[in-house]
Formats: sequence, structure tokens, C-alpha cells
Amino acid sequence: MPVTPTRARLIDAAFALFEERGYEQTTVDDITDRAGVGRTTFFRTFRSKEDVIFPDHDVLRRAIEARLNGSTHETALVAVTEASRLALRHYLAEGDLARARYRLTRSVPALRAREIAGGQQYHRIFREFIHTWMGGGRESALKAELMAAAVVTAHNHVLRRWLRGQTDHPEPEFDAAMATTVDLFTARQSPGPEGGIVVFRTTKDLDTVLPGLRHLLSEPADTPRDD
Amino acid sequence: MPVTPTRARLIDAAFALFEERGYEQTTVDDITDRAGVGRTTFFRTFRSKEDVIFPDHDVLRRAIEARLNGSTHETALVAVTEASRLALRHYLAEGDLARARYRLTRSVPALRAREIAGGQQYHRIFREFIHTWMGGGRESALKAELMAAAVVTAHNHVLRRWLRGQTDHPEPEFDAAMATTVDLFTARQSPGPEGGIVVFRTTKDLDTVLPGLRHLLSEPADTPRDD
DNA sequence: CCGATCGCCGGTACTCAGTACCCGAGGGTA
DNA sequence: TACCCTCGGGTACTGAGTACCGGCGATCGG
Repeated sequence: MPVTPTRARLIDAAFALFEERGYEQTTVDDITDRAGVGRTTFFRTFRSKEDVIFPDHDVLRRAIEARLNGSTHETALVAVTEASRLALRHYLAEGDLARARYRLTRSVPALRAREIAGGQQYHRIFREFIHTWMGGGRESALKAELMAAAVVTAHNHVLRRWLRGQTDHPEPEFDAAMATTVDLFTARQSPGPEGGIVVFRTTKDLDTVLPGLRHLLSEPADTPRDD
Repeated sequence: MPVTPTRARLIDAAFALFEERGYEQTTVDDITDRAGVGRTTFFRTFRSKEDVIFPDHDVLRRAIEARLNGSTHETALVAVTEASRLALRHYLAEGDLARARYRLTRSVPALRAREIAGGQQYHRIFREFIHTWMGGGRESALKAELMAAAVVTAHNHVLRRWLRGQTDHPEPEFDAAMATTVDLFTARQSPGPEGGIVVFRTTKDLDTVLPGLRHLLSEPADTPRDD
């Protein structure tokens, strides 16, 4: 049993070299030379050169799925928020490693694509969970997908602010962002087939804005143009 | 000037071979052999083997940007919907080619990642446009990003249904999906200090829903619930 | 009509990621 | 001791992507 596991040595060597020379300028041989292991070992440990950047993806995904599956129908919305929080805290715990990964994904298109595709998995997990929660019907498929996209987007928004060093208190921002996001979907009734009442807010009273409303409604809405 | 341009021959050969043998089982040499051109020509025409699957990406992106930039502040929301419609119609016009691409992206992880990453560009374009439209302030950054994500998600939702053969009338579904999506954000738009006009759609005319509006406005609107 | 130039295409040779396969070292077991 | 099992290393190969060079035809100026 080695003092430092092979896997950790490879990750350290890879990130160090990527920072020094850049991703494309670093070969797998460079990494294995610095880590003091054979090339074969690298590809046995990671499926590809890209994978060394995203090591714990599967662990996080399973944790999120477990958190969602451990909820009841009544606590589903909370579970979604808390599962997202798991992801956020995962990256916060990584600290500088997450920041280094962010720098790499910003500068190397292939890594950016890989990261985005990985994030799509979370979208899918949340979409299926929310859709099931909504009953799984065809009419709720779009709303489930929109809600899943919103949750993932809100998470990414806060995470990215922290990764860029734009905030040192990401978790309060996360709470606020999630509240904003969930409100989008829970704050009003979904309209039935007979059309719906649209709830809106303004500082003026209804009669003041009514002429504006009538004007907007009097225009054809099928193929609106603005040029 | 060749009867069939080299570029088109390469695309045809590539898609045909990908369908016959699969993506990974087809080499670039196979493609160039069938197209009757040299290997060098392939990499001069497309940056990579993957690129031959996503040929007109730049064209569509520029069309969308042009549509957005051609709008005014008042017609921004319509522009977002119409720019998304450009994307939808682009894929509809491709017909079987878009379907073949969809089959490939479902079965080849690398292509799926590439497609998702490409879609992220639309998210970014819409996000920046909407954020600018909202004034560009820090407090509206999240809402702009959420709205952009929702628009892209709604578009993808309908497009995917068409790609999977689940609908033969995608454009009416697109209209409905976009109405649902835009309503999420406009129906309860947070008013500025001077308040604002809220755009909404309903199947009934204004006078029919007016009592409902008056009733809702008379209630506290901070934390409305529907369960 | 002729030579020069330019753009397009093909060929060659190279780097490097990723795969398949083989081999030896060590460690546990009968 | 003989056997096996696992793990790590080495070798050789395929194929994507790059760099570079040379040919061929078209156009243009003289």
C-alpha cells in the first residue's frame, strides 16, 4: 500500500502541469512521468485525459439521486433544493481544486463541453424526479423540464459567482436564488384549458394600467413582429 | 466548379457511413474515400470529425443574434420568442438530416456532449440579451439567466418531441410552450419603482378576466400558494 | 501566346490519445 | 513448492489531428 495513492498522485501531477504549461501542451506521458507511474496505469485509473479533471462526478451524482429518492411526495420541493445544495457544497469543499478546474474549463473548449455535458446529467435527474412528482403526465412534461432547468441554472449561477471569486458567501446567495426560482413555479395557478387568470404586480392600481392592457390585447398575437 | 460541392459530398458520405457502420467504426479515411477526395480536404473543410455532424451551427447562431439585435426595448420579449422560432425552423427545414443527427447524438456520448455544449451557446446569447434588456444590473442577473434557460429549454423540449417523432405539428406546440414559458416570468414581473405594464396571454378577452384580476389585486400578493 | 501568381487539392510524415495484449512482481493459499 | 490472482509496467497498434510540401488549373498582366 503506497503512502500516497496512485490516483491522487496522478491528479496532483495533472493539475500542476495543466497550470504550468496548459492542457493541450501537456501529454499523458508528462503526467505519468511526474507521478512516477506507467502510462498504462493512467488509462486504467481514468478513462481519458479529460477524466482526470472531473474525478468525483459519479459520487456526486449518486448522492444527489439518493437525496431525491429519500424524499416523500410532500417534501419533494425541499428535496430538490437540498439535493442542489449537496452539489454546491461538494464544489465548495473542493476549494482551490474546483477553482483550478473552472479556469481550465474556461480556456479549453473540449473541457468546457465536457463540463456542460456533465451538468446536463443533473438536469435529467431533476427533470425525471420532478416529472414523476407531478404525476408523469404528458401535459406536465414541459413544466417539469422548465423547473429542472431553472433549479440547475440557479445552482450554476451561484456556483459560478463563487468560482469567479465574486462572492465569499455562496450559500446565502444559494438560498435566495432557490427561493426566487421555486417561487416562479409555485406562486400562481397553472391555467386550465379555459384560459387562466394572470397574476401580476404593479405599484399602480388596475385602472391605471388598464388602457395599456387593452392596447396590448387589441393587437394580433399570432405572429407578432417588432421590425 | 464541381457539380456537387466537395463539402456536400463529404457530409453525405459521412452521414451514410455513420448510419451503416456507426460513428466510431467509421474513419475519416472511409469518409474521404467514399466522397472521392483527399484526407487533407476533409480537415480543411471541417475542423474535426465531429464537426461534419454540426455543419451550419455558425449560420444559425448569427441569424439568432441578428434577430435579437434587430429588436427594440419594447419588443424584446417577442424577439426572444421569434429568435427561438428561427432555431426551430432551421432544424425542421433540415428534415431527415436533423433526425439522423439526433440518432447519432443519442448513441455516441462524445457527440451528445458536443451538441449540448453547442446549445449552451444559445443560452449565453439569450442570457446576455435578456440581461441587457433588464438593465444589466447585478440583481437581475439571475432572473435573466433563468429566463434564458427557460426559453432554450422550451425550444429544446418541442424540438426533441419532433425529432423523436412524437409530434408532426411542432410549431403550434412551440407557440404553446413559449407562451407557458414567457408567462412564468412576465405574469409576476417585479415592478420597477414606477410600476410597469405586464404582457400576458389568455384565451378570453380582457373584460372576461377583469373581475378575476381585480379580485387578485385586492389580495396580498407576496406569498400566494396554490396547494 | 506565355510566364507568373494564386487558390485549391492531394500526399507524406509526424504527434499524441486511446486500446489490446503480454509480462513480471508480489502476496495469499493449499 | 506449486498455484493463482491482482496490480502495475512495457510494447505495439489504430486513428484523429497538424504541418508542410508539391502539383495542377485558372486567371491575369505583358
